[in-house]
Amino acid sequence: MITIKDIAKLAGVSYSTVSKALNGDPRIKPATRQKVLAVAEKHQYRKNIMAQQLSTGRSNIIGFVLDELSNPLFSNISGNLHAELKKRGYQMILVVADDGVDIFSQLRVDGCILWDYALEDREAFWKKFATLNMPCFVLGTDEAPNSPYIKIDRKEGIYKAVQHLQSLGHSRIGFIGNSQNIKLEGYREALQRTGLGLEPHYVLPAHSSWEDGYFAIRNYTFGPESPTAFIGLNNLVTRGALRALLEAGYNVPKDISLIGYDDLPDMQYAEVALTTIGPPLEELAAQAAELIVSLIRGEQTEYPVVIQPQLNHRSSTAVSRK
Amino acid sequence: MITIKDIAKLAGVSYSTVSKALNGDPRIKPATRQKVLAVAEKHQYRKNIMAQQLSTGRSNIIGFVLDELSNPLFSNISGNLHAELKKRGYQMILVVADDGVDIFSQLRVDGCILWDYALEDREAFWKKFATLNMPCFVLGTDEAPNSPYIKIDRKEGIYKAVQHLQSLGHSRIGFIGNSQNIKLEGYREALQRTGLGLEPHYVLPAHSSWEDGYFAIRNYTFGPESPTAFIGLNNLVTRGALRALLEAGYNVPKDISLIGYDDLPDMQYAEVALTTIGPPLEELAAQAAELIVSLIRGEQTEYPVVIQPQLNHRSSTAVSRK
DNA sequence: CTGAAAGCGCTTACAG
DNA sequence: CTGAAAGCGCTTACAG
Repeated sequence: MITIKDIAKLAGVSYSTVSKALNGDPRIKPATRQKVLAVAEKHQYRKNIMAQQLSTGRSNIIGFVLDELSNPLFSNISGNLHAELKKRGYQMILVVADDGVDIFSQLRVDGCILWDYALEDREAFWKKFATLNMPCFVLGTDEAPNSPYIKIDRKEGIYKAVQHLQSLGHSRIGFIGNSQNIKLEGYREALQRTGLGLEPHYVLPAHSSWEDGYFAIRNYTFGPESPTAFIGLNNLVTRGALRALLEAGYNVPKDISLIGYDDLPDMQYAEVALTTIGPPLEELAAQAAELIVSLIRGEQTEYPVVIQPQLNHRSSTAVSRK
Repeated sequence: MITIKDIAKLAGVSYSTVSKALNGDPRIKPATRQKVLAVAEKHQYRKNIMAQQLSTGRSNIIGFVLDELSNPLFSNISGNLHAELKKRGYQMILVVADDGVDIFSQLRVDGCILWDYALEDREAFWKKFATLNMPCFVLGTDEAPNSPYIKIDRKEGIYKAVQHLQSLGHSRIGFIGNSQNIKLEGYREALQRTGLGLEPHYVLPAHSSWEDGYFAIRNYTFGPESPTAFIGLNNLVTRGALRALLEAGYNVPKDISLIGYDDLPDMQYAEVALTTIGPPLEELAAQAAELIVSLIRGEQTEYPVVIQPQLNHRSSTAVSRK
């Protein structure tokens, strides 16, 4: 690999001059800089970021950590975040899963953003997180022990969904998915706030995948007291549930209304374009980029930053039959 | 951040001893090592990989570059690759898009794998690639100028798909998607090899997204001479096409058979479980991990490594009506 | 306007 | 068995 010293020799200057020229130090005479730049260009010199970061502590790289890529939500957020960071002069590298905290405690990037992934052991996570001696925050968590974070107000989101269904005349509203406590709590609170009743069988068990949603409906026994509308835990669960409903012969939305959580492009391409509730994803990414950059700059930041989910009305919700 | 020197001071030894102890150098007395390890553990010492790589040239990190995350194919490959690399003692970091070559010419990871993404300018890519002074290769390309690569034999894959359809009695076989020359060529060659006819209108234009596939069918005028079977360019295009076919009132596979390219989990959850052709994704990842590790070790490697796509028979293909 | 020198946090021959 | 020293490729006060 060609280094700054090679360039120095070739350009006939000292290597500290090369460094300055390369970094646009105004003290270097334009002619000298031109020469250095020309030589560097000609030999395809590339700065060694590792060395730069060792020397200055800056790499202009931000790490993003998530636990899985299989949900389109994450690809979407990654893509948006990447674009937003680029605008601000940073490159983004992505790391999957629990390595995340580990790798970035060793690979000293300028800052890192962690998606609030499902954890068996939150305690352990926050402990590790605390040792991450760099600007960082958790994206999408509901709270964080004395550190900045971005909160998605999922409860309020679910409430909006319930409200929407109520306004359409639904009084028996079910929820598909029991793997995220916050959403479940949001659902329960929303029913209370709207004065709607909650029966135990309104909550169908489902974890997070398409199949989970599909089988949640398949395994559910419909009766006269069953919900006339459902809210799905996430995009995948919702689409699985939709498929099962259609296969069972229900018309969505005439027989049953359905709202999905997280507004991803594929929600509108479902068999029935899905009404969704979810955080505006571009805004989420922009806020995340903004926050991490502020933290890196050492600016005072107010936290949590709260993102409000929005209702996107499409074709899977309609006036209740009865 | 706590460094090796801090540990040295706390443990009462020199910092070179700390380094050796941490790296399991057998020359260090067990008692000394224990002490050092204990202090390091207590203070949550984390090695600075940047410094290590500068000194030794090794980071145990491998970069993976792709151009988009929006196709589930890439999440799948990333996930598998991550797992395979982990088995071999490496961490993986992911980078999106054209930055890829750039970032890794500056961030000196031990090696990098580049997905063969769609490029306007292949020339420029290979030129940049050549300056990437580290073990690296392109995954899924059809050829590479004097460098190792992994080829997916897409033409042979398409041939298998055509053969399968022919064996079901289809003689008019269409192709949805015109954005990947190799697949299109594979399609044409397959029709020749099987002695089937090709009409210009058998190829429906579509780029790569769900919508592309959907509108390809929507905009197509069916007639008595239309194909009785289609092969879709990729998973998204195929699913979009399937939706459009169903909406148009066709029964898949009774009226029209459909084969999709790339065997991803969601293909079987389509409205009709899709017969697919595609590379075995776990094998692909395993081979990729194996190759990059060999290259890093400087072992002699045979290339290209060729992956053969496989046909996965499900419910979207059936005997032709006529 | 340019250069010599110290330093970032490690590793590793080389002495002892 | 341990330590002092040089070096990896940069940057940056400090001299000149």
